[in-house]
Amino acid sequence: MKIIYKDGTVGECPEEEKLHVLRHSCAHIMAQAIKRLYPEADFAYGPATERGFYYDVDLGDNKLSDDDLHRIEEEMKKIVKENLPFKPFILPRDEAVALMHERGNKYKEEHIGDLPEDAVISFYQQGEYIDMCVGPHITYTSALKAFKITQQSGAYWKNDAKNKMLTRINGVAFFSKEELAEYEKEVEEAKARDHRKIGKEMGLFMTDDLIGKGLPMFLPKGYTIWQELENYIKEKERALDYQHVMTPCVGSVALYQTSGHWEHYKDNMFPAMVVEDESFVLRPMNCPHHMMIYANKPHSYRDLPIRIGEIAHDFRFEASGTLKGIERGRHFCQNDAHLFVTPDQIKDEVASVVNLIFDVYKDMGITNYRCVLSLRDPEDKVKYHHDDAMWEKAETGLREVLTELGIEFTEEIGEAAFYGPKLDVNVKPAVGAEYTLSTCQLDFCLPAKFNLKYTDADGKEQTPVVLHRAILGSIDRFMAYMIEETKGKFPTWLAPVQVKVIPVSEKMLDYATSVNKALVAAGVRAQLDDRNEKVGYKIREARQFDRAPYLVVVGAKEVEEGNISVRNRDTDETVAMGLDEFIAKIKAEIANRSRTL
RNA sequence: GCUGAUGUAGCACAGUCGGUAGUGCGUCACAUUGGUAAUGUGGAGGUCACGGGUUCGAUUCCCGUCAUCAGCUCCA
Repeated sequence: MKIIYKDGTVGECPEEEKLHVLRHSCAHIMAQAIKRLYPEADFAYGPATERGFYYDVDLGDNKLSDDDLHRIEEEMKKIVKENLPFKPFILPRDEAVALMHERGNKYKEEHIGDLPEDAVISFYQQGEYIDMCVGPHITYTSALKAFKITQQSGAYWKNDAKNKMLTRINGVAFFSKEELAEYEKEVEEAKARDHRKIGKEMGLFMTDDLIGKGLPMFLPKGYTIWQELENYIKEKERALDYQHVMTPCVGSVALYQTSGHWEHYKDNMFPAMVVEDESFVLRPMNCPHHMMIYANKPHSYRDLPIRIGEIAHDFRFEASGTLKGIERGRHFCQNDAHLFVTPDQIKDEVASVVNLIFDVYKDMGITNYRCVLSLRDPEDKVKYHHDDAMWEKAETGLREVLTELGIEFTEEIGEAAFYGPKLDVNVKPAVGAEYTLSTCQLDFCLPAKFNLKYTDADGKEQTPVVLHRAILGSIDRFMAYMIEETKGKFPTWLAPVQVKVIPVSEKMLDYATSVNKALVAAGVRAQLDDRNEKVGYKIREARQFDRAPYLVVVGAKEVEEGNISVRNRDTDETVAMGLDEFIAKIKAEIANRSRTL
C-alpha cells in the first residue's frame, strides 16, 4: 500500500501502520462526504481508532437520522469511485490561519493557535476538500475498499464538558469486505455475550422502572452466584488474616467532611437527609467507617497490620447516562478492605494484595487484563490532596513495589484517587469501554485526617498508612464480567443450576424425583424438569437457558440398571454412572471450585 | 447530565400514510409417554411506556415526562 507524507514523498507503508493510515484517510473521505451534503459543517478532530475512525463535526442545527448516515456512506462510496488523489501541502502559520479562516474552519483555526511556534502546519486536499492534517494518507481514495458508518453520538470539543457538544460520527474500515464481515460477526457475538442479555435469559437479575433506574435486583439464581462469590473471597481473605466487619449504609455528612469525600464527591452522592438537625447521606464508600473502627481503640505497632474487610453496600448518584446493568448501578456491593500498616510493612502488604488479585484471577480463569499505575496530575490543584511530599513518597513507593514484583504496568497521569496513587487492574467488557476490576491504593492522607495513631517501639505515637483494596471490585461488576467471560456457562461451583434432572417420560418421574432429591440433599443445586415434554426439548432448554454443567437423563434403562446418564455441558459426552459416584464427583468439583467439568 | 436513537403480550419482533393490533417462542388445557438441541391441536393473554394537546376519533401526529440503548463526560 502506497502512502503520501506531508512533504509530498510517496512510499510503501510500514505493515504495522497500514490500517491506521487507511482509517485516518477514511475519516477525511467521510468529512468530504459530509461537507458535500452539509456545506455548513465545521470539522474538529477526526482520528483513526482501534477498529475504524470518527470525526467530530459541528453541524449547526442539523440533526442526523439513520437515513442521513446512510446518505453520507453512499456519498463516501462515490468519492472512492471518483478515485481522487490525496495532495499534501505546507503553509506558513499566517497563511494556514488565513486559509482555515476563509474556509470557515473555526475549530482548525483554534487548533493552529494551540500548536507550538515551530510546528509545521500541513494540509491534505482530495478533490474540493481540504483538511489540516499531519498525515500520512493513502495516495488515492480508491484504496479504500471496505468501510461502514456505525453510529453517531455526542462528544465535547476538546473532550471538555464545558465546551460545545459536537456530533461524533463513528465508522469502521478494513482492508477487505471479508474483514468487515468478520468484524460485524464479532460485534454480533459480543452483543450475545452482553451480561444484560444473558442475565435476562438466565433469570439472574431484573430492573424495574418503578424501583428506579440503576437499581438492579438479584433474583434467586443471580443471588446464588453472588453468594458463592462472597463466600469465595471471604475465605481467601480469612486465610490472609483479614477480619470482617459490618457497618451501616448511612453516615453523617460530618464523617465525609472529615474524610474529604464530601468536598470532592458530594455531587455524586445521593443528597443529604436532614433529621433532628443532623445530616446523613447514603454512603458512597466505606473508608471512613473503617477508619473509625481502627480509631475505636488504641493500637500498638505489634497489632499492625490490621486488615478490615467488608462486603459493603454503597450508593452513588451516578450520571444516568453511565448506568449499565449490574456493571454500573447506583447501588453496589464492594469487596472492600482497608489495611492499616506501618511504613515498613507497605511493601509486603502491597505484594500480598497483588498476589491475592492474581491468585483470584487464576482461580477464575481471567487472563485478559492490564495493570495501570494511576498517578495524580500535579497540575490539578482542585482534585488532589495538597501535599507534594506525600505524593512523591506514595507514588515512587508504589512504583518501586510493583517493579520489584515484576508486574507489567503502564502509568496514567490524572487517574489517582484524591488521597493517593493506585494500582488498577482493568478489563474490557463485551460491549462498551474498559473498566477497573481490582484496585490497590496507597493512602498517606486519610489516616492523618482521621488522626489515626499507633504506638511505635519507642513508645512514640505514629500515623499508620492505609491500603485501600478491592479484589472482586464490586461483586455486582465482577459478576457482570464473569457472565460475559463464561457466556453464562459458569463453572460448577458458581452455576445457579448445577444439575438438570430430566426424566425420559412421566413413567420415570418417581425415579427422577428420587435422584433429584438425593442430589439436593447432598448440597447440589439440582433441578428437576418434570414438564410433559420430550427429552430433546428439555435438553435444548437446559443448554440454552440454564446452561447447567450437567444434565442427568433417566429412562427405563437407568431405572432398570439403577444408575443415571450424565451429560457434560462442555464436551457433550454422556456417560452412565451410579448416583453415589456422581454425587461424590460433583461435590469434589464444587469443593475444589474447579474450572473444568 | 449531554447528543442521538428506541419503548407494541412474560421474551424476541411485525404492523397501523389516524378508525383501540398481529407473528413466533413461552404460558394454560387436551391428546401423545418419548432416549440427548423444538410432538400435535386448541385456549387465554395487550390502557401499543406514562401524562397532556390536536382531532368526530390517537397506539399512530405534536409537546412533556419516565425508562432503555450507543457514545461523550465522570467513576472515591
